[in-house]
Amino acid sequence: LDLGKVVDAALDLLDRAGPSGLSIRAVAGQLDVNPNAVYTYVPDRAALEREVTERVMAQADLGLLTGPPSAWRNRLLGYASALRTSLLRHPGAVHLFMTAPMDGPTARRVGEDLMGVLHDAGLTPEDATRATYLLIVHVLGAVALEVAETDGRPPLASEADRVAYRSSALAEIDPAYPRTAATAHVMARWISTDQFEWGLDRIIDGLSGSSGGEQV
Amino acid sequence: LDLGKVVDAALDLLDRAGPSGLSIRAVAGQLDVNPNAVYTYVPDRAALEREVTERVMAQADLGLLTGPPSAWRNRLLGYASALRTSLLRHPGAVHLFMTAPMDGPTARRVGEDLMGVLHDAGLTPEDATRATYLLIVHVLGAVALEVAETDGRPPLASEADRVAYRSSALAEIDPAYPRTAATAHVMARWISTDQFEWGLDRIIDGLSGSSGGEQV
DNA sequence: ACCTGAACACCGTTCAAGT
DNA sequence: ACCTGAACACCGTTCAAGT
Repeated sequence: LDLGKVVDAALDLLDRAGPSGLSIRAVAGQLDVNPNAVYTYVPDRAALEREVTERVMAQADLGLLTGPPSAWRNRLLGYASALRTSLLRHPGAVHLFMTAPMDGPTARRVGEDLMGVLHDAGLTPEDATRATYLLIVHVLGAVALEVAETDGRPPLASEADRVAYRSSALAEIDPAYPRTAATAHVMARWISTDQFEWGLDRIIDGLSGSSGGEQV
Repeated sequence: LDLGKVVDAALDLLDRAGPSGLSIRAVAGQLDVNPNAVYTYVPDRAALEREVTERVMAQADLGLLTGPPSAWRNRLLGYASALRTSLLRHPGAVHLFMTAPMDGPTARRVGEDLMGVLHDAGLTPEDATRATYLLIVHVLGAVALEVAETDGRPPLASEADRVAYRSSALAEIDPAYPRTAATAHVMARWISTDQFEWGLDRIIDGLSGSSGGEQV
């Protein structure tokens, strides 16, 4: 019994029962041990949650961030999409990212490597640092809002099914919201991969336009 | 005793004790009533949380979104900043926005009016709809991550104090992260108003550049 | 319709005691 | 160092009963 197995159990519970599946007592039960035995490996529940976020974040391939400077845009898009995919594989764990500050080694490495890509894009160190956080906010924010509309248990319903569900919910809209009614089919896709990538593209456009980075 | 008073009590508890202060039983206690009496006004805890998000979102002045078409950029910045400020006044309630899908009347009105501003900016209806969500993701994501580093009880420590705290936490960094070490003073400001507005500016740049909107 | 009273199946965390 | 056993002060939710 060690910290690794405690985190294994925690993530397993989240994957089987969704966000509410994680509790100190459930982890203890899974490990056939008394509830307070968990406190040998983790000071409190918040620390366990931080360990889970580290584990999930580490599942996105950091190698996608390295490559030729000219391909900086694809490196950014590739990693951001990979991180989103990793998060969507553990939807029950996603809300933990918005609750626990990310200060672990994986978060540090992601930040460091993102800054490297943005340096290759021609940004100043200060702009690269700010842009790094802007991108993190977009990925985590978009995935959190996407998952909030599910039960948080993997595998999630297909994107097409979730879009269709949103469509039906948006079907009859008060005429007091004419623009909403007219573009309900676009709003239905707010949780889609193409909305995610469209947003990422707009952000990257904004970054390269403002700092003399090359336009690709 | 009505739904309004139940939501009052819920928000009051969040403001006095932070995110963990909200429970059905605590609300009942505050109203001097048995726990199950709350279920007369709300089907379950999740519904109560949605009511709280509606209440908080309604505190940002929607009038900031209306104005002359030429001032579309300032209308966007003004409202986004006002919404952030409203959220920061109730930090204990912020995580509820990442957990409960926003489908209430206030969220609808915000979406509708945001689309109007983006129409004035020259975006197509489809782009305006997508841009609306991109902006919402940024505001909610940035505020959620900002609040995650506090105890969630208002009033929050001053921004300067919170930046200083982050600075000290980032003071000595492993040389394996050279870019992080070199720009720690910028990372310390990730939770600041100027980072928030910088990100918003980059997003708006990306929006106006991609769709023939006028550059301001 | 709206409340009380009581119960069920849970929580996180702490303390004292064992090995 | 790492576990057990027992307890404390909580949870959300449901059911039956009162008015």
